[in-house]
Amino acid sequence: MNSTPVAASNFIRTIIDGDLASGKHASIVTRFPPEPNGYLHVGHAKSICLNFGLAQDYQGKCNLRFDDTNPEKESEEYALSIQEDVRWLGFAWEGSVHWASDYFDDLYNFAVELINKGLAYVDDLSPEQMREYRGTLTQAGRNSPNRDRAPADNLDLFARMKAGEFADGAMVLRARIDMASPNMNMRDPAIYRIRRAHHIRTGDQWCIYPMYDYTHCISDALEGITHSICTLEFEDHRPLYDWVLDNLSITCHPRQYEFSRLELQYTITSKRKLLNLVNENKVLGWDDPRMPTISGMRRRGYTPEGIREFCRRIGVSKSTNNVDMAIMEGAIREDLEARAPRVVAVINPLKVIITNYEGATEREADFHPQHPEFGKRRVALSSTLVIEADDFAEVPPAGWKRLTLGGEVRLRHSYVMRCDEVIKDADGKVIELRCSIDHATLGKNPEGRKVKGVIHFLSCQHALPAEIRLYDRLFTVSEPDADKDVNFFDYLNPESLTVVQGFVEAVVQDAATETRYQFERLGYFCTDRRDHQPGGKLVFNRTVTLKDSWIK
RNA sequence: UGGGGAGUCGCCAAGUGGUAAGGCAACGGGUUUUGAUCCCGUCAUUCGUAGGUUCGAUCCCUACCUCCUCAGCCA
Repeated sequence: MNSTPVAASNFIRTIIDGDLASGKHASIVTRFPPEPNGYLHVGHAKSICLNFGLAQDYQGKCNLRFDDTNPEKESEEYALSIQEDVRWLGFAWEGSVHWASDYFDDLYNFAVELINKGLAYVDDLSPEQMREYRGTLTQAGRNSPNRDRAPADNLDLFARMKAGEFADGAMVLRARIDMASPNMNMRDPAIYRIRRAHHIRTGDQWCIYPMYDYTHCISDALEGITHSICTLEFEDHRPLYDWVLDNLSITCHPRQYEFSRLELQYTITSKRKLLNLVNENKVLGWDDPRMPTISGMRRRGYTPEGIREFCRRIGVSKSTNNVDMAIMEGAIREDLEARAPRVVAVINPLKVIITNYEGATEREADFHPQHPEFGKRRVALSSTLVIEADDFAEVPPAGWKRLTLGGEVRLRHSYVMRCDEVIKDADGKVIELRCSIDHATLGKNPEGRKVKGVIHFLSCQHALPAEIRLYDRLFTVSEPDADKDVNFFDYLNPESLTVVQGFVEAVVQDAATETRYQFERLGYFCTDRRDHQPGGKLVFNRTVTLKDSWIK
């Protein structure tokens, strides 16, 4: 994007402006804190653009920190994919990657500090009992019988938890806050549990793992984060975030701010549900081009610039938002429009014989109408062509500008052509057209008449076969997971993928993987990262169609 | 019916006491050998509702309505 639009004002920037102006902070430090338990999706892209974008705009820093406190769900594969996605999106984190597990020792020591202060205790209530003791939304909870255990005893028990003396789930360490708090998160939340699971970083070194609420704030503080930005569902965790830091000997106390998470129409942005789609083989993997994952969007042909522009356009606020897919498509098109070379492909071929081909000549055509520097190529022509079947109609609807029997049309970058005869098979299906060209129309308009339609074509003997994958929305309804009583699988769009064997211009033969083109009049396409073979099997993914003001 | 949030154009989203930015979409018109792009124009007397304060309110006050969110030893 050549225009560098000023970042839109939002409440977080307003807060930062204030903090900088008042001298509360000399510069800012943010962080992007994913759990390596799945692939990143478009919602994470929003968070990434926000956190890294803020650091960039304010000349601050942004850390990448993995929240790896639940070894049962985390894997190296996820951690690797997340780093790749962040980099691909165009961001660089400050220094090396951080991991919450880097702080396991500190976290343990801080827990000891809490115990010594009488602010944490070991509890062996069963999960069921704990739930009972917790009370309900309208009813205060009750104190656990273990709540007043002496610090010395808690210390001993906690050390033995760490030493592996107790079974998984036998007991937890709890923060001692207030069982009657109207905020459920403050009713003595568990901050450590016993879980013998192999951790991707610390292996089998630990059998106790700290919980998110306890870990996150301390990790932020240890990294000197100034603005800890997360989504709205953590709003009522903020008192706990502050409670932990207020009661520990840490001088740094980052402030947490929450923004509303992104909802994109006709798709889902829940890691768990995306995992379901993958596990149940509803899609071909995390990077299936229909997935709203960063790797899926990448494979489909979305560009980092386009996704970033999308994030800029949707803004950041606290109100619930359900973003129209058109905003994403608009941002992607804008980027691709400027940078994708034009080429011709035919996805639904109809044979055309030019009966008066004798003497016809070829022309060259620019790869981009606004960018002559993209170069040009020869447009192959011969007496046997394929055009898009959709560009011919025996009985044209009102307003039709394309080919019809007896009508004329401009062959893109070539002659004006008239259809003289329609050939059909036994079923009455049009299988071939006999046409003639006006030899006086190469590079100029015909005299005495206007030809309004332009269609694309390929010369049969020059075109290359290609597999073209046409993608449509993954779901049939705009909010597939809105109804809790209906499985979102029920709304899967059976036509979300259509694979077609079509033809492309020969110039595209050696295109590398992830090469983007505009197939004129059809849309933007990208060679598939996995299956496309330069010089061999050509595989294109349709990224997005062109805007189409022709109402069918 | 407890706590915490949110309600400004079809979708996002600024503005927060001085008389409603912008983007996307849509709709007109122009250019065009892509029904694309590009260009020009139109698109909230109104800011969830009802009262109140004020010379003046989307912005302050009161009440109400609607939606989201919290009872994992997940994050």
